[in-house]
Amino acid sequence: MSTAAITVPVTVADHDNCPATSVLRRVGDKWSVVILSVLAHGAYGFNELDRSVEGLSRRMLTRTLRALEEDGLISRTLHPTVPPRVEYTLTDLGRSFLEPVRALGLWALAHRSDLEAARTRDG
Amino acid sequence: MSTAAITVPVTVADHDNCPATSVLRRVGDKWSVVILSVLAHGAYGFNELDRSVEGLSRRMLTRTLRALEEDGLISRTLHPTVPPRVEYTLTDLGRSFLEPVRALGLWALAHRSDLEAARTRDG
DNA sequence: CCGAATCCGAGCTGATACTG
DNA sequence: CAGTATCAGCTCGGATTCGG
Repeated sequence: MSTAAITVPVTVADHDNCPATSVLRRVGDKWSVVILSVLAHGAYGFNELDRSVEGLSRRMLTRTLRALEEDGLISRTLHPTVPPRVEYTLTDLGRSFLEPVRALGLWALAHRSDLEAARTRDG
Repeated sequence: MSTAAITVPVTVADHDNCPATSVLRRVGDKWSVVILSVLAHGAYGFNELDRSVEGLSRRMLTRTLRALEEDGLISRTLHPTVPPRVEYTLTDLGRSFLEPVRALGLWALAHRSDLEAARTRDG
């Protein structure tokens, strides 16, 4: 294997079934990371979340909360009071998920000028 | 302010202009991470990349390569030979970008069973 | 207060065919 | 070999309206 490095075949197959793919797509989701970041501060109700994130519609809030719940990243607790109160909180899985996500955010901040420079070079 | 923790306002504004948002969306992009991962092995030509990733169309390959180039994550080199040869390689920025991305992939692998369990609980 | 249901435009995505 | 052009399906995301 002297110079194998120049002809590595690296065929990427089964992209959709890769366990990492669904995680990556959740990260790229427009509101998931924002909502998770807000919930990192504590429990929130539905409208509380709605008001906390500028530009977030109730529809997308509902959808995103459902998706995050199905992934086990947040938990939903219904308090049968009047009026009803629903609390969303991070699960342990959700908290641990925020760690690599923050690493990505820190990278973005650290290389912010590089990214802007690249965007400026060509439009 | 005795129990301020339960009413943290945490208003998230200006979501679209956050420097981290564009990075997160690139991560969530369907093919970006796959292509970057392939290029981590060395330089690739256009059709070489096309064949290396199952299910990737030429159209989306072109689009993704342009986007990655505009972000400064890869570089495109045209060799004016016959037939023409174009080489795509990672930039230093692209290589450093792969580090936090890999952290996310490792998280996905580490918590794979947790994620599957959550998906199984409710469909 | 906490959603669900519906409608609709915009953009992503792929198949196919064509160019230099 | 390395793309571009065009068309069609689908999903995303928002506005609005309705229900528990």
